[in-house]
Order: sequence, then C-alpha cells, then structure tokens
Amino acid sequence: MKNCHSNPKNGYRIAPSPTGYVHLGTVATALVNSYLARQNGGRFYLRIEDTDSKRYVADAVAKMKDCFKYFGIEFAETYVQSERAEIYQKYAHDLVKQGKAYYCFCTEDDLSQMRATQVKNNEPTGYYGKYAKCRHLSAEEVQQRIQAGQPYVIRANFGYQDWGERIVFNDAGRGEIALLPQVNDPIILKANGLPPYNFAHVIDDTLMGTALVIRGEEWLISTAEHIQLCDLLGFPRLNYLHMPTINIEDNGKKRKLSKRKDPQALVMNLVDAGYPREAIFEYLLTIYNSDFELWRTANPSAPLTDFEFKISKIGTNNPLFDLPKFNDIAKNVWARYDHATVVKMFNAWDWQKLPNITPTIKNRLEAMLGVERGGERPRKDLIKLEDIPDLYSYMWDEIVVDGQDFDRNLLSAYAEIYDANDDKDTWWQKIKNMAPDKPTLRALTGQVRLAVTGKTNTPDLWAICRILGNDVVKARLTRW
RNA sequence: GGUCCCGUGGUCAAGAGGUUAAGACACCGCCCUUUCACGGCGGUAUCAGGGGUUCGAUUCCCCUCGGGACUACCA
Repeated sequence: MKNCHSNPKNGYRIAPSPTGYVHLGTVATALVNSYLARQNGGRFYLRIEDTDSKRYVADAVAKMKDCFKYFGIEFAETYVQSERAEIYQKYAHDLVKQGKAYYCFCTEDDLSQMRATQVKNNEPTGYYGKYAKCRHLSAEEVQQRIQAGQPYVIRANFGYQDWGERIVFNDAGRGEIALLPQVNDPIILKANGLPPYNFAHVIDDTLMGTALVIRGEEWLISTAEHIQLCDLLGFPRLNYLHMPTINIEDNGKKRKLSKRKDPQALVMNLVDAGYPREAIFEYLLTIYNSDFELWRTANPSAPLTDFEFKISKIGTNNPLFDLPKFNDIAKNVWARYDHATVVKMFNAWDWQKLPNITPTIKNRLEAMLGVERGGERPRKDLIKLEDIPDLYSYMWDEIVVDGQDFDRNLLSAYAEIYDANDDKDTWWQKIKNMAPDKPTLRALTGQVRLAVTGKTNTPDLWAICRILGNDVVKARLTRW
C-alpha cells in the first residue's frame, strides 16, 4: 500500500466500482481527468471502489484494466479500497472516540420497520432525531453488545437541529450550489468493516490529494453529506465538478444509458463492433467540451492531445447519445487513417468473426480498405468494421443481385475486353470506346457495377475489379 | 412527497441586455463529377409558457410547466 499521506493536492482520478465492463461515462470521466492532469501537471490515478461485497464480480478489475489499457489510459497510481480497510476503520473509530460517531446495532428489520413508521406518519425517512436509537447508547451497553458478538455499523453523529441550514459549495462546472444538509446519521463503516462510498470518498480523496473530484451529476445532492463528513473529520473541504450524464431516448423519455438495454453504454461493445477508439474519444469530447468540434474543424489532423480542455465548456445539460452523430465522427476518424493503419486496426480487431472468411477474402478486404483512401478527399463510407460484410459484400464469392434486367450482350462484350491488368486510364478508355456518350456510359458502368458488386453504390469500380481479378470479374459479368 | 440540477431547431450546441440567434449531425435541393463517393453551395427548423425589471429580455428575477437526478449497510 502506498503512503498517501504525502500526496500533494494535484491528483485527478477515476474511481469506478468493478461491476463488469467499463461504462461510457467512466471513459468520459477518465478523458476529462487525464486532460486536466496533463494540463495542470497533476497525477492521474485509479481507485477501485470495491467496498460492496455483494456486488463482487470475478475478474472485473482485470477486465477494467485491460479496457483502460486498450484505450491508452494510463495511471500513475492504483488504489484498491478493500485493501485500505484499516485506514477507514482508524478514522471511523477516532470519530467515535471524539463523540462524533457512534456504534449502531440496528438490524435491517429495525430499519425497515422504522422506515415504514416514518412513511405512515408522513415523516422524512432516515436515521435522525428520535429515530436515531443508537445515538445515545451508554458506553457500557455498547461494550456489552459488542462482546455479545452483535454486528454493528458506525454512524456519523450529525445530530442536526436546524433543518433549514444550508451547505454551500462552489461546483467547478455549475457555480454556487446550496444544499439542505444531511440530517440522517449516515453509516460510515458497514458491518463488513468497509466504508460505504460517502466515507471512503472523503477519506481517499483527501489523503490521495485529489485536486478536483470529478464525478457524475447523480452525486450532486449527496455532496452536502460529503462536506459534512469532511467537516466532522476536520479535513479541508474538497473541490467538486459534477458532469452531465449521457442519456438515451426511450419511448420519448430520457433515461440514463443502461448496461443491459443499450450496447453503447459499455465501451467494449463499441470496440467489438469495430469503432475506432479515437472516434469514441472524439465523440465524448464533442459532448463534454463544446469547443471541441470547432477545434477539430480548424485542426483536422492534429492529435487529440493538442486540444486544450476547458472546464468552462463542459455544459450542464444531460446530452442524448446520438448514434448518427457518433457514426459521422467515426467516418471522419477512419478517413484520416492511411491504408497501413486501417489494415493494422482490422487485424487487431476480431475479424475472424466475419462470416465465411477465408484467407482470400481477408486479403481482398485488406486491399479494399485501401481504396480511395488518403489524398485530399478520401471516401467516407466506413463507420465500424462490423459493417464490412454489408459494405463490401462483393468481396465474398456469393453475391446476391435480385431481379435485375441485364443487357447480356453488353456485359459479355465488356467481359471480352476487360483486363484486370489495365491501368485506370486504359480501363476508362475501353469503357468510353464502348459507350461514347453519357447515357450509354452510365448504362454500361451501372450494369457492370451491379453485375460485379450487386450494388449501385460502391467505391471505385476499377479498384474493386482489380482486387477481384480477371476470373471473378468475368464470371460475374457473364453469368446472366 | 421532499431536495437539487437542467430547459436555444429533430439531436449536440455557440451566444449575449440591442446579433441577419454561430457551427456540427440528420433531412431536402442544387452544383461538381468519365461511374459511385468525397467535396462545394443553399434550404427547412430553435430561444418551454406566464409574469416582472428595463427604452429594450432569448439573456437578469419570480412563478408555472416539462425533463432528469438523489432520497440504501450500491456506487
């Protein structure tokens, strides 16, 4: 375990809980943090929040780390909360000694009964006032119960009287926020000896020297409690930035991206589909920094790290995940890569899952990925690698062309003169010789395109035919 | 129910007390083009509603409405 007492307050961090794969929002937070750490000369670290034993998912930490690694997200330090139990326990017991916290022996049944009473009486639910039964237990009784082996938790003793008092703080993104204080006595150490989020967050971010706690908007309200805990511990207050959460429209309603319902919520699904990771970064950046698109337009090929991230441009609305927009960004990202890069990415991707893929087909596809690539105005038809069977279906041997009337004579005449070794000029010259004016030329190229590819819309025909080779092209031209 | 956040085109949004209210995606049209694209140009469409303050409000204030979040021994 690292000695974190000496950490300067220049840390930026992400603090995911290991419940499976990495959420898009986590990558977004990582992105923002890494920009700020880089720009401010701070440390960027990872903290695994695994204090919930019920939520334990095998391998989750390893999977998460793989995912971060895949995205090129690197951490200066890694902390695991379950390994820091003693630290939290020490602080919790210190608070007890000072009378700022107390042992609570209430069972789950006690608590749900309490809640039921409160609901019935139309009172706020929670552990406060007369309902805070364990707040005034005598030292002897506490001793007895502990010795009798009764399970217990430790609760902070807030004991608020004035419910109207406000906790005011300055959110880096939203400005001054005035919240009602937490009047419940929150649990700071669970029966399993680990702290819940609230306590762990305050201890860790203080000890680890977090310059700015960047987290989702869903934490905004509970910041009051976190500040109260800070005060109780005698720590200086932390700085906060609450980010908008990415939503999705479902039946006309907005809701958070859901791991189960929305594949795009899990970043690895996007990667598996064959989106470039840079596209994911760029999309996140357009969502979380309104400057980004203008910057990208002005600097079409600059590396992402050149972009200056501004907190003031984060925005306060919860954006909707917009697939067409994301796809457009992906197209532009692909269009920036050269052939070698795309082939490399294709090979790094799980291309084996493409249907009926043979070495020949794979070679053709790799060649295809270079067509109309590079130059001033590259083609922009590739969104994600998963689309390849659809996009380049004609690279496979079985192609479907339905219900078309072909001019067989024309096609076989063309088959006679076609030669895959022709350079592009010769190729065009031959076509123009057969079809001297525009309408006939359109008819010819249209027929050839359709006969060879089964599509009316493809990249450069000459290049496609060359990849396919004489035999395949001629067979397709004359099979009608 | 309570508390908090948010509300500019279909989506992401810039903006600011006086603007022809940027830009991107999507959609439509035109142009370019030796095929298909890329690209270029243009178009449709927005300040939630009601009160204030002000010479003037989309911008500031209040209310309403709408959306979202939180209200666990989950994070």
